[in-house]
Amino acid sequence: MVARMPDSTSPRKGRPGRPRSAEADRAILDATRAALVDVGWGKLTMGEVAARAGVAKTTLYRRWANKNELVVDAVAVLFDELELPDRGCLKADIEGVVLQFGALLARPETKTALMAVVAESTTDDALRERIRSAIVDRQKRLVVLGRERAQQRGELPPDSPGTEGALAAGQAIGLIFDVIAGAIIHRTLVSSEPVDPAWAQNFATLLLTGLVGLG
Amino acid sequence: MVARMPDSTSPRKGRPGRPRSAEADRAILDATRAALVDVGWGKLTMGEVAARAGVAKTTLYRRWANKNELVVDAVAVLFDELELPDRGCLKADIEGVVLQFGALLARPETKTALMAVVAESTTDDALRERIRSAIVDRQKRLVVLGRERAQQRGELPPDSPGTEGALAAGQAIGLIFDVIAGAIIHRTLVSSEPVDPAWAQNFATLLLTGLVGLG
DNA sequence: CTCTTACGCTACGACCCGTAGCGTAACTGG
DNA sequence: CCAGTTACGCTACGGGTCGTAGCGTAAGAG
Repeated sequence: MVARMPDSTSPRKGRPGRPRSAEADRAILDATRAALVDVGWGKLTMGEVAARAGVAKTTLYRRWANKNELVVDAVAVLFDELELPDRGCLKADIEGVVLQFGALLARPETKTALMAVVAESTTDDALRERIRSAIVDRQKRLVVLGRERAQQRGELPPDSPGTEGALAAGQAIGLIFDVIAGAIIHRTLVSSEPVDPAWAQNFATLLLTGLVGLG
Repeated sequence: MVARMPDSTSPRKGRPGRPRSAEADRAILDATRAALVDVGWGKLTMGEVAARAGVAKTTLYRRWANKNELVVDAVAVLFDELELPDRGCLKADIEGVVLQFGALLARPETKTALMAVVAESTTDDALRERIRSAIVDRQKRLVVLGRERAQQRGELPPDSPGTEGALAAGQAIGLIFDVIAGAIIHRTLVSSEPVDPAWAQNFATLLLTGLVGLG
């Protein structure tokens, strides 16, 4: 395998020759998302993306080695829309981010692409790293921020490195992230039911008070 | 589209003609799982499955319309291994089933196939129904059983249809199932970290006592 | 024994993949 | 202004997979 462009985001400034077309980049990623909505992952072809983007097929292969990496980049930017506005208390913060994430996953291009590349990543280490750095790790910031806010409000105990039975902060963040993201993904994609305000409220209650609090 | 065999499980008894070979059925499903381990979902081809199973490619298409449905059936049986032995208390029951589900998802044929068919199901209603009936709904029994046991032990309040703010039993079961299955799937496939006893214990603690209990 | 269905095999057109080669376009440094 | 370098669009290609059709044969039902 010849060394290929690792990613399309590096500007490669100061280099001689004709520069990459930023418009082509954008057109390709837009076309990828649009095609995902129409035909889904399985029938998505590089040729069709190129045609939609008004670009030669070879131009795609100069930037991405295969369909997987292209789709990861096409979808990753959508996740940066997520925010965590301060709604006053931990429960409201949780409900807010759950609804945002739910709305993002409700979009057809997101749901069909995310699970597909995750599936491919189980037999492709490079792809798994790309997903982790481009999507997952970037969104853990929401958990970190929400946790810090709750600790400042006194809703959660502060980090206690020496306490018996306490969890290291990093482990706790990873656990919480898996629970929140996993539950939303599972409800949306597997159970195929909506993440609406009522569900978000029930989920936040469960997360805060545990199973007993569900009533 | 000509009417095709809806599934391969119906024995179609009392029908004239040569019956379907049960050995072929088994050989195909085994070959599918084996091939998934070796080449993953993306490079899995009907031709290779047929060759591994010692069967003509046309025989596959007489039973399954496409790769998706074949893989759903090949993987579905694995989920029936899950059990819920009575370990005395709710926390231990949760940890037990979490570890079982984690071990199941750690198997390469499971992880690579489950997410792939879920991804395809976002643009294929029939496939989504097949997944729901063959996999998801069958496993909700574990949540129902564990909940009933905990209620009999007095660890959880009984179903209270009229109580203010209480959740209907069906909604609670769906919520709990999404949280448990989603968290395990997310940790295994997205975070790609193991579901080991320590994690299972932390997760069970979170589920029982809520975020505050994490310390 | 006949009817019906399943099986293995071969062949096929259609489609997509990923790459090579070409002429042209765009930008850099002397 | 002029090489040098890189990107682009286009065409063409071998290789692989898809899903189907057609055939002769195998195996139960009545």
